[in-house]
Amino acid sequence: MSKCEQCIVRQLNSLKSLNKDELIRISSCKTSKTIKKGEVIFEEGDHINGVFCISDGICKVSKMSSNGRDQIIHLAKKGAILGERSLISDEAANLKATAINDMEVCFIPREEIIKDLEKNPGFSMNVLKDLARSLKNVDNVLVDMAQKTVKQRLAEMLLNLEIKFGHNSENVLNIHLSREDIANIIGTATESAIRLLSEFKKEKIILLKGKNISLIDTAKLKKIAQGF
Amino acid sequence: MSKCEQCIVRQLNSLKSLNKDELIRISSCKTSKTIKKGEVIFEEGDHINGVFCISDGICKVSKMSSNGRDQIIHLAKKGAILGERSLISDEAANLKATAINDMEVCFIPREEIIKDLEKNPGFSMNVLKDLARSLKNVDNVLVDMAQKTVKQRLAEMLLNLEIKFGHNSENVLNIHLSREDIANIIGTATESAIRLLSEFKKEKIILLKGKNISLIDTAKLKKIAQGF
DNA sequence: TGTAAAAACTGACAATTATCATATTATAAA
DNA sequence: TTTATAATATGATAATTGTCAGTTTTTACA
Repeated sequence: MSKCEQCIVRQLNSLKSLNKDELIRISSCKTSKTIKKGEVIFEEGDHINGVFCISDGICKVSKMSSNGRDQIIHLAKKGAILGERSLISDEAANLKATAINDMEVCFIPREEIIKDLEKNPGFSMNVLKDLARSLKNVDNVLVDMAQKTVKQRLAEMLLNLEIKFGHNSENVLNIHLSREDIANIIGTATESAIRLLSEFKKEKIILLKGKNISLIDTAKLKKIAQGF
Repeated sequence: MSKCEQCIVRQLNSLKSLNKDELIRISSCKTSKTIKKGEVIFEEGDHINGVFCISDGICKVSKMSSNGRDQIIHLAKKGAILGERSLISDEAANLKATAINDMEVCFIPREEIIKDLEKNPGFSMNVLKDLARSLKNVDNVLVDMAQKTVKQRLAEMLLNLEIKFGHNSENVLNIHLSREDIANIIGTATESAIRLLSEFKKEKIILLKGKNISLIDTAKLKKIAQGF
């Protein structure tokens, strides 16, 4: 099993502020696992008792609404840490995490993280910053969800996917989402999402080939996202 | 000016974990001010350089959407701290805070809070818990906003107002919101909010007298909120 | 107290979005 | 490959919500 001290992934998150001794201690008690596409990492209500550090792959973090539909709150990629909030509140998970493609994650038990939070102010400051960043982000998503039309939100989401995941040499976004996932990100019915994607395609704003999406006219997308 | 050491409000928030010396230091550099109903405490983009501790009154915390409508993210009452997120991220405010009735707030400069965050692990743990609580809350609001109808959201909001602000001896909610504010909380047009409130009134679920709202049939409201 | 301005309300209609039904295409398993 | 299954797509329609226009009521203040 690879060692935390040598893992470059931790440079991407709050673990980067841990010193060598702390990393060695964490390394000795962490567990790595492979998660297949579609598998659930944790569910709402689970007592996860630790955090997951994503070393590879992408997962969706979602919550079931009382009317039975799943809302995707965000997408987590390599370097992201899952379960931080539950760990701090010492509560069961409020969200569900599901792999969108094959993943590699490390699990670090709760006590180890708590130790470092208490002893290493730099680390707890970084965790604070992580939460602050998440909070700002959800606030912004909330405003869009409340005030923008489905079409605006779809345009916005496509632009965000481009920023977060980029595209390959053929301009295809480096993330493959089902139409249902797309609908669950922007908070609409699957049919509506499909219809709007087709509309964007017809207007040559994007290119669609199965789950491959290419943004052609990002300027137009930006305009749509802002309501023009 | 009253002293932090003797202030009972701090028992309601993360400042409760500060010791006497820390409180005396903060007390000596804090400033208190009265804010009139309708006045803005800070705006999006302001460099607030500190946090506000609400000792009395209620304010709305909102963000302007790119289509020009204000979305209220949450309501803050006595004991709440404003500006924590911006302080931690060391960024300009992402949100705007506006008094919805006359308020008393104390302002504590950034450096003082930072000092305590670095030195007092109990305090930084409490701030972490504050942010974690906020994060969980917005996540839940986001799901409702994305998946529920306006009617469901209105019912939900009324129940939340009851929980957070309670009611007086005549069963009138202890918070007075304009119809526009109500609309901006649930993310709809003012007219739609008014129409649904009238509908609830006609069905004897609530009582309306100007800005006075009384919940009559909370069981029914709960059913509506869950989509029945 | 009177009056102007703002807030609350109502109606009519248009636009958006959801739902249901069904067809087509892609994917995975035998 | 063949076939079953799931995912995607499209049409028709209903329900929800927004917009605009105008009225009534309330509030603030001279």
